[in-house]
Amino acid sequence: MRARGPSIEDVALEAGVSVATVSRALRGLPNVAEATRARVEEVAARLDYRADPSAARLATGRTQLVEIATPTVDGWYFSRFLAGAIDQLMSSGYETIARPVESPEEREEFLADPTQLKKRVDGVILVDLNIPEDVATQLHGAGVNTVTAGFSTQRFPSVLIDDVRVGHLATSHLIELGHRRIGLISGEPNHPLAFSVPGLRLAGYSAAMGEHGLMIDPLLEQSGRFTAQGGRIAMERLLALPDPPTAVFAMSDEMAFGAWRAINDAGLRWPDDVAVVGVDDHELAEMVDLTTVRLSPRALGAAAAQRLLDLIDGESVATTGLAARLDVVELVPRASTIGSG
Amino acid sequence: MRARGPSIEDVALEAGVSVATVSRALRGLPNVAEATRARVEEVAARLDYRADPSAARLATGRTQLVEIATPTVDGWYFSRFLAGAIDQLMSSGYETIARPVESPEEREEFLADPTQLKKRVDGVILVDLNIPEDVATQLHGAGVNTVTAGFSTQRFPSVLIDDVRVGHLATSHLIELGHRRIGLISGEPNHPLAFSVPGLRLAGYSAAMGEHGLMIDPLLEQSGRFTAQGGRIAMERLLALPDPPTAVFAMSDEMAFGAWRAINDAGLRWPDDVAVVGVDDHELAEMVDLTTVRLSPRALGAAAAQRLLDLIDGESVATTGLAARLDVVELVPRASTIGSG
DNA sequence: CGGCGCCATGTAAACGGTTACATTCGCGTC
DNA sequence: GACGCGAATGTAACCGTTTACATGGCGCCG
Repeated sequence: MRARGPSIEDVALEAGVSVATVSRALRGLPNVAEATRARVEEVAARLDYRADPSAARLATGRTQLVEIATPTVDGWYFSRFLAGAIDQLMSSGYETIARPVESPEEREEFLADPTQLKKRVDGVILVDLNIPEDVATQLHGAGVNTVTAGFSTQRFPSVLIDDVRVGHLATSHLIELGHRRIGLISGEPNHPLAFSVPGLRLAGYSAAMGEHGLMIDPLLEQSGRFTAQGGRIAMERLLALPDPPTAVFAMSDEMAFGAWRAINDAGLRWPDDVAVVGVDDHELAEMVDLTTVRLSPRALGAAAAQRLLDLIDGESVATTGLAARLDVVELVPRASTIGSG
Repeated sequence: MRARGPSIEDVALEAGVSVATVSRALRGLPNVAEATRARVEEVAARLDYRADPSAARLATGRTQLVEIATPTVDGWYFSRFLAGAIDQLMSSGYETIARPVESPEEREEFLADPTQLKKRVDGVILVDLNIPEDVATQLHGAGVNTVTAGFSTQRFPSVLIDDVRVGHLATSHLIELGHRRIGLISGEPNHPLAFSVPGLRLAGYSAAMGEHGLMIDPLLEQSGRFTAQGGRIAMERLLALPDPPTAVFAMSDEMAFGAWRAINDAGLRWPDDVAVVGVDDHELAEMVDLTTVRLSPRALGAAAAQRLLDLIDGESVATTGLAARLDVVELVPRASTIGSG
């Protein structure tokens, strides 16, 4: 291997001061004469000196590292959440460790050791992991700075999308257009990670239906597993019903794409034969003129990151409030429901 | 804050041995009596002791951290690359820092300080960043373990998709179907990061055309900026040509979706009016029956990670070879070129 | 039976910073 | 002119590991 770079001592020697002064000067601490600071900075620059982060970490106990755990790293939603969070964290000088947690086992493994976690990173963002309250208590007890996204606990700040509103928005849009028999393409009913999104959107759907005195036919709910292929199959089932729906609320755009395909295969067209509304505002939604409820996972990620930064800076939860419900959902009407006219 | 956890000294005291023995026992080093090891492990478990990674890093100079720099973190391709790489790295006990590098400025900033980089992480994977050779030399000089993906340098191992073959595969497929006038929806001609993918795929296209004695009409190349919207506009332009192509090679599926939209808007259909082949095998390609050249960014990411691990373990580049061209590209014929029969 | 070597363990010096506390110096005040 | 105080700097302990080197004990070989 190669020789290590210059140490703080080299700088101190060269600048004719003590290491303490170098440390103070370079970090912008007060009580350093301007002349001294300038000289130290000059020397540091000349020697191309940088503080070794590992040493700084050991001394201060802060890592400048944050870990973000998401069910996957390459999903449409999660990758955008990550992007937003990383942006925010980087601008505050933190690096981000991406940590996929795909199964309950991985989740246990990840959370099994809060003490270690606390030593590894300055904070953690848990996205759609729905941890039980007692695990949250453990984390809290170990002093791990934590923010949750997509679900909430009683101990940590959280950022949430108002998923009930998502369901309500989509459904009442369809109702207002005159639809009475509205199908539902939902998520895995018993997903291993049991994330709460499907349930909440379903609640919004039910509420909207109830408000208009419409009955909910359990036959009209089909799981699409949040994939295009799943959405396609779900739609095929709905269309095969003796009394098929005239409109469908798909809980994600990807599933709505599958629905689109099934509708086409059946020789039908939207919105006339079946109207469809999705969720996300996927880049490709516009290509098929899919009405959708736009989410902003990037904004959510950025908000989660900001709350974590506040937490790390010692902002008490009391001042920031526990759960922040972001008002970023918005209906984007397109031809899949309102026709092209 | 809370009290720190137990230190190695606490364990040593409790187990009645020295810290050195504890360290050796817990890390599975040789020359520790089995009885001693067992006792130390028991005590460590009882006290819930874990070595502080920061301290270990300082002492060993290894961080168990890898950084992956990609143009974005939420693109279809890059997020999957990341997922594959993270998987691989995790199974070897490394954590992964995700680092978006969206502009040349950010690239400079990221690479400006190889010394610091070397201290921060054990290795780096650069994806589609096309760094100049002299920067590579600097990195190499600083001793930063580096693997490049999607481009190559003279100093570091790289993993590559055979993008010439991608272009060739797509184009000759179209030629074999009888097409003679083949359009091209390519990437940004002068992308700020100047990544090499478009050029290589273009080369494959040109080669295939040449092999069959077909002329290349520069009017038939339009940039689609690798977005659906861009692909749509590009296709509109192609269709507006006095002598429009009978087939189009789009360099990504997302652009092909846009092309699909433009074709529909023009009242045409694929494959009869215009055949289209894309690249990626996006999840949604199947939904529109898009013929495509399947890539496996996950596999590429995993391969890159493995090469980096080899590098970190001191495997010499000589034994592994410099550039690995992964043979993962594969034509997936669907109805957008071959009809439904 | 003495010496040699090897195995298990201990001692203590790194690793490269941060920071509590001590020290020095200059200056204004009474 | 002595005193006190604050600003600038230095000294050295500390953060929690790893690891080179020293030590001691025991078995084996000649």
